[in-house]
Amino acid sequence: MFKIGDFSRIGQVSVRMLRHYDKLGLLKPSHTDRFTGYRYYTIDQLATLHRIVALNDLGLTLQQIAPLIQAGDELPIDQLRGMLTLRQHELARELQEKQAQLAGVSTRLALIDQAGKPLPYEVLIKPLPTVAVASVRSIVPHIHQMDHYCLNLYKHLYDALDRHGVTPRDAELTLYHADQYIETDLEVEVATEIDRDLLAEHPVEPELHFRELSAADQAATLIYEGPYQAITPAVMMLLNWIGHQGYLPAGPLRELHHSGRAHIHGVVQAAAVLEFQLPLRTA
Amino acid sequence: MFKIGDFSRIGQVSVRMLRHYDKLGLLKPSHTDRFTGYRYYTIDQLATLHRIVALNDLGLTLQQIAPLIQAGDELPIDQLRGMLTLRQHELARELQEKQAQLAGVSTRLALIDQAGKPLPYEVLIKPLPTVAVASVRSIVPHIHQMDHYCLNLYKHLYDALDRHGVTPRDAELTLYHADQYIETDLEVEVATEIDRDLLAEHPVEPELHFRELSAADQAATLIYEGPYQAITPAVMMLLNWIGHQGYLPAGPLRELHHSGRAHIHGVVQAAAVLEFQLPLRTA
DNA sequence: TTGCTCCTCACGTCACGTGAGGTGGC
DNA sequence: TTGCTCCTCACGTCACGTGAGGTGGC
Repeated sequence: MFKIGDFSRIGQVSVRMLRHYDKLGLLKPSHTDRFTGYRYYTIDQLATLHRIVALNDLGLTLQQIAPLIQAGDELPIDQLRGMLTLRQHELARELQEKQAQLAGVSTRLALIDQAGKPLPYEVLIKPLPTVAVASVRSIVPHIHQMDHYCLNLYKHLYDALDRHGVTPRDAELTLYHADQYIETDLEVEVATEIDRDLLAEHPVEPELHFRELSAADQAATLIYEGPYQAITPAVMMLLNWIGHQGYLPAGPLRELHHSGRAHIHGVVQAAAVLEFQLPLRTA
Repeated sequence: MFKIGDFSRIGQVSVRMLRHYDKLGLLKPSHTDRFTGYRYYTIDQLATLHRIVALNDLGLTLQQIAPLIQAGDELPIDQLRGMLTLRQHELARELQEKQAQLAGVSTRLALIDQAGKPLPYEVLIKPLPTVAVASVRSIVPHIHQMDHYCLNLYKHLYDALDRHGVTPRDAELTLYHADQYIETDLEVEVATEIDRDLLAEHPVEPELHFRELSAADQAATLIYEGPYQAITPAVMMLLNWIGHQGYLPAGPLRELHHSGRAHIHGVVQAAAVLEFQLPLRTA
């Protein structure tokens, strides 16, 4: 018979944990003194303790281990196999997550070293929901004309919606239909969120489309604050970042206008809060 | 100005967490109504929120993020780099740990499938402390003679210690000086723990040694319950296991006698609780 | 008035460590 | 009597989720 301190030393498990295992019913001392409450363990309980610690080291929780231990001498093989298989999948996922984090940290450090100064933007991976939008498109001959074209396109869009008696929601977004950074003949689509119900309808005007932007499991996103004229570095950084991480774009770049409508009364607002979103797939 | 619910939707962060960030001083709403307590956020706070979530996604804790955020517009680059480097090391360690767990789970599953029944033993990796021992050695011609030899060796050992006036501690252990499982010409060493102070002394009898067993960062250990005659499968399983995991032995196999002295009055005890310990190095 | 949103406070999670305050055996 | 070990109870960790119980604006 060992007192808790001795058993703790033999099994290399803290006294605190032995008491905890007792309370959870995982490992009751073979005898507890009724008057002093002292716990007494026998040496064959060492095998059980060892089993608990071994399973715990694999990352099983104590609640998972309990039924395996309490089943008696013979471990219930199917249950054990089930738990282990489950844990195997969990571990695979956890490993992936850690690896993604490590890639994120390394990319961050690399970009800081490259820039020699703190990065103004953070890239965040998140899922994108589907969005119902009304939109119009056009080809912009050169990137310098982008503002002008967008201004007209948004006017077009709002006028057309007005004629259809549709009230757009606040969320306004521009989509860049190009696989990479190009400066000429850019296809842009300007859009505004609308009620889902409208997706069933067909607008009369041929240039106006009601459509659904598809969801994405993963999109690289970045919040930009500043004038519309200076967005290029932010977009470059986003592309740079996904390259570093080994991702590839899986859809058009979206530019969300969080600070409200960008183009009012024929003038582009001076400063804005934008969110760039780029759906991703793994390379 | 956005109420907490709107800001929560825009930033894809739960209302609960926005309140938490407020309390921690990570992200105070730009205005809080004095009477209702309502929190109001402005759209430029989205960039800060985004930053918090991005850093958190890398696995930084909120306490680590706080100083980076509160430093104002410019992130303190050295501090950030420090945190990221720290996190990089942490992640490397965590990855290793998860990989070890995964290897452990996979080995377990493989061995179960191989045996077709629950495994009677658990292998546990743990560190080994140094131990001061008194010991005697011998070559055993064939494994079948092991018991007989050990019996004599222990008798030898205890008699010699007695002559030296040394009281051994309870812990008794046998060391097998062989790199792999062999059946003939085994070198065995039987030992018993002694007081550290005795290491400075030199026993008069040439066969008796006072020495220190070195510590090990990692040893594969296994608890065996049963008769001494049936230990072979347990030892085989231990060797099998370390092979599966890609470890190599880094010292003699130790057999600890937890259930007290194995050899009393010239008779080997019928049943015992043993712990096998095999120091490891990575292949 | 009815939903809806907002508020604060507080418990639960999980495997521990670390006290405080008190008792029994040498 | 003095250390030593043991006991119970309970707080703290960390980033959340999920209530309970109550209030303000349309």
